[in-house]
Amino acid sequence: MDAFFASVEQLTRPTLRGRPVLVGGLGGRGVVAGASYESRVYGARSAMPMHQARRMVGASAVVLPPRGVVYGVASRRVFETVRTLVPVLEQLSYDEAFGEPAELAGASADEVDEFCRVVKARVLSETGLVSSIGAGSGKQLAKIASGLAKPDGIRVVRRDEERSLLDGLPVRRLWGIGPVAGEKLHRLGVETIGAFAALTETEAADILGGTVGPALHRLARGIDDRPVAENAPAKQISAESTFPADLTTLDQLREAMGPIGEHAHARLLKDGRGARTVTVKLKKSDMSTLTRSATLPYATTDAGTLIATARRLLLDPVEVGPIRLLGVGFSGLSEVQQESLFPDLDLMAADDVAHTGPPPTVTDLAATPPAWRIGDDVLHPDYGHGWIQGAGHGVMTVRFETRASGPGQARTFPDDTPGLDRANPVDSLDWPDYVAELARYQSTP
DNA sequence: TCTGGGGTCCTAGGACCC
DNA sequence: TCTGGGGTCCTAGGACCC
Repeated sequence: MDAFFASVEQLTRPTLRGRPVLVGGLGGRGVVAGASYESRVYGARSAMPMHQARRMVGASAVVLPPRGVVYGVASRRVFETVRTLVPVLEQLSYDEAFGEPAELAGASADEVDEFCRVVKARVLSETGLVSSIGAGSGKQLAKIASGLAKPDGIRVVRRDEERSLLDGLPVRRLWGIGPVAGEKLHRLGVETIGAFAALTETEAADILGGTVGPALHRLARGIDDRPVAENAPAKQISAESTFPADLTTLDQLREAMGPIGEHAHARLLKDGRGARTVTVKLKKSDMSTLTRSATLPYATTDAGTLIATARRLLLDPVEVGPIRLLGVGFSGLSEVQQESLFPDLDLMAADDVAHTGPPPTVTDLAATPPAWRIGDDVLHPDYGHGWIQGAGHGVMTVRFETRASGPGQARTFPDDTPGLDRANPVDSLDWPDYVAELARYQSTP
C-alpha cells in the first residue's frame, strides 16, 4: 500500500486529500509513522523525528496521531480483497504482503502485468486505497520491484533484466542490509548489489557473519527460492512506551510498569495463549538497551503473576542511568489449560477480587476525563461524525466529514458543548453499500 | 527539539544432561 | 587424578524490518 497510514487519513478525512499529512507521535520524542506523498516532496520520511519532518514541511503540515484501529480494519479489508485473487498471502506488515498465485507459473511478463492490474483495481474499488505491486522471480526481486513501482504503479521484473537491475542498486536496497551491514560494506568499498555479488561467498561470510552473509550473498546474485507461506503464529507479544522525560528512580519505573504491563497483558489475552517467559526492556538515554528476562515453570495468562515478575526484573536507574523507554514482552507462548489443580483456592481468589476489585490504574486515578485532543473522532447529534482539527483555550474546531461524506465543514464549539461525544474512529471508514454499488457500476466499462 | 512501537532472527556463553 | 562431544534450554545483546 502506498503511504498507508497517511492514505487512510486522507480517505476518511477528505479535506486532507492533496495536503502534506504526517502521522506519528506528537510529543517531543515522536517519530513519523506515515508521510503522505505531498509531505515527501519536502523530504519528510517515515521513521524521521516528527519535529524534523514538521520543520521540513512547514506551516502547511497536517500532523495527526496514529489511529491504529482504523488502519487495522483498513488493512484487513485490503488483504481480504487480495485473498479473493491470491489465496495464499505472506503478510509482512499492516500494508505489505507476498503472494505467489499458482496461475502465474510460467506466465509472460505481460500476463503478470495484467494480473497485477486486476488486483490493484480490485483493491481500489473495494477499499478506496491506492497500492503498488512488484513482481519478480523471488521475494527479494518482488520487494525491490514494488519499491520501484511506487506510487500507484506496477513493476514486473523479467528474468533477463534481473542482473542489470540488481547490479546497479545501492547495496542498502537489499532486504536485510541495514545501517550496520551497509557501513561495513561501505568501508570495504562495496557500494552496489553488483559489487556485493562479485565478492566470494567466503568474503561475504567474513564480513556479515556465517549465516547472514552467505544468505544475503545468494540474494544479491538473484538466487531466491524462499517459499511464500502464511505467517506462523506470533512468538512474542509485547508493549513498550517512551516517556516524555527520562525516568530516574526505581519507583517511577515500578509505577510505569502498571499500564505498560496491562497493555501487553490485554494483547496476550486477545491472542488466547499463555506466556512462560517475561522480558523487561529498558532503553537508556544514550539509546542503548538493557533486557532482563525470567522464565516461569509454567505458562500463564495471569496478569498479577506476569506483571509482578516484570517488576522484579526492573533495574534501578540510580545504578544504570536514566531510562527513556520501558517495555514488557511475553514469550514462550502456549495454550494453557484452564482446569486448576486447586479449584477451591481459585474460587476463594475470585471472591477476593470481587470484593476488592482490581487495583486502580494510573488512568483511574486521574480525576478529570481525558481532554479533547487533535485528531480525536467525535459525534455531534446534528452534524454527525467529525474529527478535531484544533483544540485549546476552551474551544475546539471540528471538521465534520468521513469517507462517505466527502469534504466537510469545520465548526467551532466550546469544550463542554452538550451532545458532543467521542465517536468510534472506525466509523470514519464506513462506506454505505449503495455508494460502493454505485462506484462499481460507474467503473464497469 | 534527535531517533516510536511491534515484531523476527542470529550470536554467544553457561547450565545441565547423557 | 584433569576431562570429549552432542543436545537442549535459558539469558542477554544486537541487527534488521515496516
